[in-house]
Amino acid sequence: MKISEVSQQTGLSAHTLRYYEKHGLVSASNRSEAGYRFYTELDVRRVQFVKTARNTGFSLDDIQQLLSIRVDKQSHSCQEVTDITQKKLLQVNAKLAELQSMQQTLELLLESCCGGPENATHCSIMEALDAGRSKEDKN
Amino acid sequence: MKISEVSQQTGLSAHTLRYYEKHGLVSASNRSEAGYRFYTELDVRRVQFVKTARNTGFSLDDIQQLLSIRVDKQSHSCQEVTDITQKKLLQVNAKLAELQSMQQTLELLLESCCGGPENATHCSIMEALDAGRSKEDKN
DNA sequence: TATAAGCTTAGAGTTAACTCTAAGGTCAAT
DNA sequence: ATTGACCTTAGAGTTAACTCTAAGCTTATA
Ligand SMILES: [Zn+2]
Ligand SMILES: [Zn+2]
Ligand SMILES: [Zn+2]
Ligand SMILES: [Zn+2]
Repeated sequence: MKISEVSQQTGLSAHTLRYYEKHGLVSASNRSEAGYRFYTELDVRRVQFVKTARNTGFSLDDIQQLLSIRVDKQSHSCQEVTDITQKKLLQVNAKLAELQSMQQTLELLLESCCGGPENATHCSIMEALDAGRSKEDKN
Repeated sequence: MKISEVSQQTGLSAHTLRYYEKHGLVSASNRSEAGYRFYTELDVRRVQFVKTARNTGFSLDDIQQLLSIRVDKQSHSCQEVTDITQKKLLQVNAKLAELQSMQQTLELLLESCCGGPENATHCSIMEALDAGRSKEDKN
């Protein structure tokens, strides 16, 4: 398979596939005489793995680790896999808490403001932002 | 007030305060003969406004707009303010949905894996990522 | 054979919001 | 007068994950 076909099958751009190769994630097993990349079925499955992991929220660094487990499962434990996954979940939870706090603040702001066409001299959103009534800092 | 004092009062670094000035958000009203920035109380309140808005999730671009409303509330409507806020809320909600989906996937993955010290040949997390059982793409 | 589509590479650009560095001027205290 | 802390600027570096460009081959089609 040429790179454009892999691109079509996976939904990743050829640019991205080359980027992944440059960064050691997935490379084409073979090259044509002219230097064109040729991907095997296994290569494509590896690409799919990366894509799935990406959609699940893993960083490319995480995925590097997952891939090195994948190619030699015998030498790695379930615990290593859960460690990576757990760590990611904690990050996601942290970000989630932050966003939920923002969501709540924004909703409160919107409730407090009339949203009308008159001028903003009395606007309670502006007042709230001026009064510093936000969530805690994260310093 | 000198920049270091403003930094202490607001918790923003002097670097950040200069950065904000360079980007047109907040500048010191006065300078000493030697060129040192001197902030008035009003300047500091403007800094606080920026910080509060930042904590609420607004981008510096959003804050530019909010500030230009703030300096001339007469010429702006509550609707303009809610438009900015609403738009931000939508972004936050979108990001939230994405993260919640990741969270759920990660939790399911963790439930499915024993997490033990034996080798990963049977690992259901690896299997799931290989099978492409993730959430929808966002293309 | 000529045109177009597709491939290659190295390397630069993008985004947001900082964060830091270098080289030098200023100020208060010893 | 000499530390040392603080200030100035312009500009480079950071992060992550792409995204794009330029210049030049290759391949398929008409
Ligand atoms: Zn109103
Ligand atoms: Zn209002
Ligand atoms: Zn197991
Ligand atoms: Zn497992």
